[in-house]
Amino acid sequence: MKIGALAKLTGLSVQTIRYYEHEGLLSTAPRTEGNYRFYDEAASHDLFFIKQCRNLGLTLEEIRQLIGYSSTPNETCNSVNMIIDSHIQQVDIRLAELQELRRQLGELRTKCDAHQAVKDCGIMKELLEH
Amino acid sequence: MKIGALAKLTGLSVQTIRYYEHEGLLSTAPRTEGNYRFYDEAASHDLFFIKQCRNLGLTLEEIRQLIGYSSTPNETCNSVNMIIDSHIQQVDIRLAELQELRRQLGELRTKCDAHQAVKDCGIMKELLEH
DNA sequence: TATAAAGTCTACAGTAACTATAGAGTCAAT
DNA sequence: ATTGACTCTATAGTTACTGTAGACTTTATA
Repeated sequence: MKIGALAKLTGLSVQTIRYYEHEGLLSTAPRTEGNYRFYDEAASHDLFFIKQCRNLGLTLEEIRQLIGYSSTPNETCNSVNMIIDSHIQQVDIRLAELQELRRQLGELRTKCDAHQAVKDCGIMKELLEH
Repeated sequence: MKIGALAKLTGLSVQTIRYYEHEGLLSTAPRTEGNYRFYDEAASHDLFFIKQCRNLGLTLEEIRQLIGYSSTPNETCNSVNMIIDSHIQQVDIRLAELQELRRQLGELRTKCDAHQAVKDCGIMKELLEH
């Protein structure tokens, strides 16, 4: 199939597929006479894998590594587990940051009810302090 | 004071201060004979305001708007409140996304204990499915 | 068969908010 | 006079794409 069909099949955009090839996540597709990329089913499996990983928030670099490991199927999967563990850690850190942020924003929000002049706005006053 | 001193005072980097000026968040500083930017205390207040907002996760565009409102101190502060409200909404959305992500990652993590070969790794298997 | 429309190609610019670098100029101290 | 620290501008790089321009190929229609 051509790139447009593959895009429709996987739910990715044509540009994104080309981008993944350019970044080495997807192996370079063979070309037709007219220089169009031509794909088989394996390509769609690869793309679904990448998409799955992206949905979990993995970076392209982490995905590149996972793909690397999958090419040595008899090695131990320690590295795979480590990637997931460190990714979970990052998510936890980000979650904690966001929760603290949310708390501060909620507190800030109580400082004004939007019926003031800007110069009397409790939110602006709070932001101008330090 | 010169830009290095201002940087130390505010805890921002020299480049960041120049960047904020370039982006119109900080008014253009007067220059010395030798073409060095020269700042007074007001500049540091402005930077602390920006820093405070950045710490709350506001974008530079949102901060630009807040600065705009502060120049019309007698208008109502509705817009200020709206910026904060919509920012809070975005944070809540992101939080929900991250929590769902965390749940999925936790579940994925249970599929392997890192003592397998890559080809038997429950995590890899899970990622390869769709 | 001619032409129009749709699909594809490469290469490059833009996004957010900086950070890093190169190469040149300024200033203070030795 | 020279060293070192500081500053200047301009430009590239970061992440993971998205959008665009201009040219080429293929498919569908008249």
